[in-house]
Amino acid sequence: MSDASGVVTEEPPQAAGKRRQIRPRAERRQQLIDATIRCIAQHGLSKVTMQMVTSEAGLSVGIANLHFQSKDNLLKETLRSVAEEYHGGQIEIMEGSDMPDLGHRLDALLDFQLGRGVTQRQKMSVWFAYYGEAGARPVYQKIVSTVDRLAAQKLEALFCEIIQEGQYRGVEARELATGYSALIDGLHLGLLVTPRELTKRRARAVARDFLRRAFPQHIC
Amino acid sequence: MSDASGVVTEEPPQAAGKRRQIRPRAERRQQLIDATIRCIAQHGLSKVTMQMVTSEAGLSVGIANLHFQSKDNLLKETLRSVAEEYHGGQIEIMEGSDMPDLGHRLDALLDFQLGRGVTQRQKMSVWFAYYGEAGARPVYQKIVSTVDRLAAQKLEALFCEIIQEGQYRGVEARELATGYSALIDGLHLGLLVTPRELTKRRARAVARDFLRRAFPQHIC
DNA sequence: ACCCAGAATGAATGATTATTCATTCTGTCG
DNA sequence: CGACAGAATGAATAATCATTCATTCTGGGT
Repeated sequence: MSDASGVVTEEPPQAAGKRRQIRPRAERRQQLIDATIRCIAQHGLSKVTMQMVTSEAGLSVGIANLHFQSKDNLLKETLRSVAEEYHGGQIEIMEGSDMPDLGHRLDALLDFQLGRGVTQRQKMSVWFAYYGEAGARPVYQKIVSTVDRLAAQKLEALFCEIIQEGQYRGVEARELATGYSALIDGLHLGLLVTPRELTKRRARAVARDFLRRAFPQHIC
Repeated sequence: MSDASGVVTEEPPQAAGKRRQIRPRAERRQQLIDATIRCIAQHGLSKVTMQMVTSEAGLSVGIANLHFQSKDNLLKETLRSVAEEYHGGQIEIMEGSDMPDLGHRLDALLDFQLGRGVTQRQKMSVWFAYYGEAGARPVYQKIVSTVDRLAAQKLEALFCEIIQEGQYRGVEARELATGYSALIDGLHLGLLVTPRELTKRRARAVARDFLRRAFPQHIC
């Protein structure tokens, strides 16, 4: 069968152009990490296989071990990537020398933390997949707590500034920062697990409420 | 070694005494669920095997399939058990007709949510292991959201009562309940992943702070 | 035009695992 | 006491997966 048409181009039906391409190491690594993120979001961390990841990336099975040595390492690097992206984004906003108004900076932070679209949801999935394993895997704990600590410090510093500026009494920056971080994490969880009950809009309102109660002059 | 004393009673300390015992179905199921919880907490959901669970329970491999049909089902039932225990406990306190003082009821709730010892930590581990997979597994979402919804309603009702009693202005029970639940979840995460940075004592202080800001007359 | 370092491939391998089921054992009831 | 229902066992099975590595192919350098 087939070959009915005399001429055969070189594009076999399926995954189309199969021409082998050679790309720099860094690019392949990122490509594999991205595929891993999509796989975890779609199938769950415990169901991810190397086959799955490499075919999602449109590459051959062997390549993951070529660039990451082992599955464990690929997963570890994927977590590191997600963690650094998330916390890096936050930190940039919090430092934000381009945004002198502290209230606006808070707003921007909140938007970053609870905004975005589908991509964000994927990242969230990954984030919590690792949290789930973190209790049993010190490596994950270490990666997360390293970036976490830095973000927490920046947040505390930002809250300190705000407290000074607003002359707020009876609030402690450190405690408030812990609470706010926990609140955001909890809202992410809610968005992930019970999207029916908690919309992104409502999550934002809840977080804003928290900030308003603490810093009434800075949040409208 | 051993057998130094001539007589052998029938309860060798460890898993030694291999006498086969027949027990009712319900008991075996609970025994396996308990073992599963311990395994997940210790090794992580993605590393749990049937061998591991059954040997942790001190039983033979085949028995898990005998009572739960499949590994998937065992995991599902384990989640259901943890979810029901956690939410059941909360609900009992919130309804607590034995505790007329609403402030005290809040305190009791907080103690339940952030109290307890090692056992609690194990349950937390399990809880979040499932959250991590929930994004990819509708079955888990369903189990969690079912119990979650009920607890959320009770919490909202409790907050409503408190708002009435305290004549609080500018607070909405529903939004506050969402925020409080998220906060507690987030604190649990912090306790699990960054135990160095967040102690149970501080977590309690943070949660209490949240409540105090909302209901100043009810929380000292 | 040709070469070759090393990137990419994927069939083969060996290890791990869920599940089955023939067999063994237990406690109960007649 | 004997026999039996069905609970429990664990060796065997079949399936899945991570990892290896001999081979193929690419693209830049000469």
